[in-house]
This record gives sequence, structure tokens and C-alpha cells, in this order.
Amino acid sequence: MTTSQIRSDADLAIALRIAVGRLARRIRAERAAKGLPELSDTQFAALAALVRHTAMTPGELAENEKVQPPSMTRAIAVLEERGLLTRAPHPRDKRQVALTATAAGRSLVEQVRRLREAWLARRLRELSAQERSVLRAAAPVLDKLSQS
Amino acid sequence: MTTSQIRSDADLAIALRIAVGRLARRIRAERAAKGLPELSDTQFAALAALVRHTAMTPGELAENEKVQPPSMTRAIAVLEERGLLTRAPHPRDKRQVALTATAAGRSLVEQVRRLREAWLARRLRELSAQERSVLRAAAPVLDKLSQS
DNA sequence: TATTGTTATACTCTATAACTATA
DNA sequence: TATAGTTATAGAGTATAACAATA
Repeated sequence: MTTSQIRSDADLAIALRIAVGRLARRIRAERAAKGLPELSDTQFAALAALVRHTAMTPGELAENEKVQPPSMTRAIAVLEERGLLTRAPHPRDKRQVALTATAAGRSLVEQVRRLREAWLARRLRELSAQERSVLRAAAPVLDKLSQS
Repeated sequence: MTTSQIRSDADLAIALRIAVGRLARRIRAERAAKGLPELSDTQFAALAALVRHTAMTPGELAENEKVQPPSMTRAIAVLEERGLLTRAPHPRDKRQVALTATAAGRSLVEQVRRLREAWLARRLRELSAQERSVLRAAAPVLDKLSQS
């Protein structure tokens, strides 16, 4: 089927699955391209979470990224070696550790995001004004879908 | 920023990046959920390519999925062990191998797709008719974006 | 006793290099 | 000589199980 023949919700689901999957892969591919430090998905996701929520613990990060605690331990070790995060004692619980992104860590997350967004913004400029306005209307709906 | 305040193309790029990335992860997560045979991304992508284009060679599959030939050799070996594809001599070139998905392979690819689309179709039914029509208009534009 | 985090160990996936068979 | 595919081997990432420190 082609996307110009979307009738039922089932057809819409198929068209969205294909387009969203391919677009997400294309956006993700922009990370590796530009000589930035290579981080795995888990490492990057953990660092991005720390940029957003400061002083998270390894357990919270593991839960957040749906990996097992030992996997997060390893990811954190790599990020610490590269100076992208620091550890501090947890204020109340001596078993836990409070992690914080360094300035270098925050900067790296921003650079990667800018790369991805720049690629997408270039593609958007190649669309017609009408196509862009369709996407502008769709963005909040896609966001809602993604949160369900 | 929230998606209700999308003004510039840069803002639109940010909103789309976030929503598309999250939605793609959510759709992909439906594969593992339901007791189907576990296949890696490369294995599944190779099998899906064989469902679409019959009698591909290992080299074509490797090129198609952007992996090195030895990685595809391994993926093919797993798919063959599980009875999801079969090998045949290449008609002209004895160095090459012609691969074909078995009935079981085709069936598995369809089941995984149905799972993902069913999840998405359920989410779509929770939207208003107007939201669905916005997505219906956006699907071809997203498709075009993803192909650039 | 339960929980947080780490270490030990094994499995999977991918890559590069070397090899075999065919063109 | 060059090409298609495979085998050998190593590196990165994740998981389960076992352990130490703390609650």
C-alpha cells in the first residue's frame, strides 16, 4: 500500500509504523556521523537523563533506561572515565550514589541534539509551507501517541 | 518547550525529534513482548528483506542492512537453523547463494508486524476523529521526510 | 532481612583479517 | 587478480548470579 491511500485506522497504523521507524533510524544515524565521542545508546541516554534531572542514582537510571543495574554500572564507569559525569555521596543513604553531568557532559548532549535537529531542520526546509503546517499540527498528536 | 508552542522550523524539528524517537522505541518494544521467537535487529531486517525481495544473496543483504558480510553470514546461519530461510545455488555464479524466506519465515515477519500495528491501532482509537485526520494528512509527509 | 551497588562470568552481536572457491 | 562468502578472533554491550555495605 502507498501512503496516498490511507483509509482505515489499520492502514494509518501501517503507514505511521513504516514512516516513523525509518525517520527515527535516519535521525539517530546523525549522531555517529560527525566526529563526536562515540557513546552507546545506554551511555547517551543515561547522560541525557542526568542533564535533565540532576543527582540521579544508578538504580534510578537503570530503571529509567530499562536495563539491569550491572549494565548501568558499566555505562556509568565509562561516562566517569571520560569526565562526562561525577559521583557524590548520597545525602541520606550511604548505599546510594548521586550522579551529576559535568559541563562537558551537558555540552556533549547538546551538541548531539543540535546535530540531529539541524539535519531535520534542513529536511523541513525542503518541504512546502503547507507540508510544514501539516507537521506542525501533527507534532502534538505524535507526542501524545508516544506517551501512551 | 512544549509542543503547543511550535513556531519556528527549529522548534518543529525539536518536537518531531522527541516524539518520533519515543514513538519508534515504543513500537519496537512490542516485538519482544509476546512470546514470538527472539530475533536480533539484523536477523529480523534480513528476514523482512527476504520476504519482500526473494532470492537475495548474503552480500546484497549485508549492503542493504549496512552491516559487514561476516555479520550477515552469522545472522543467516541463525535464520537457517530456525527454519526461517533456505539456501539455493545461485543460477549463474557458483560463488553466490540465493536465499529465500520459508513459509515459517514469512509468517513470523507478518506476526511481528501485526503486533506492532495492533498496538498502534489501539492507540489511534483513543484519539479524537480530528486528531486521527491530522495524522492521516501527516503520514505521507513523514514518509517523504524519512526518504530524504 | 531487604535494598543498593558492584564484581564475576557468560552470551550475543559486530567488526577486521585471513582463507577458500569461483570468476 | 578480483570477488563472494566463510571462518577465526577480538571488542563492546547486556544479562544473571554472587557478594559487600548499608538500611
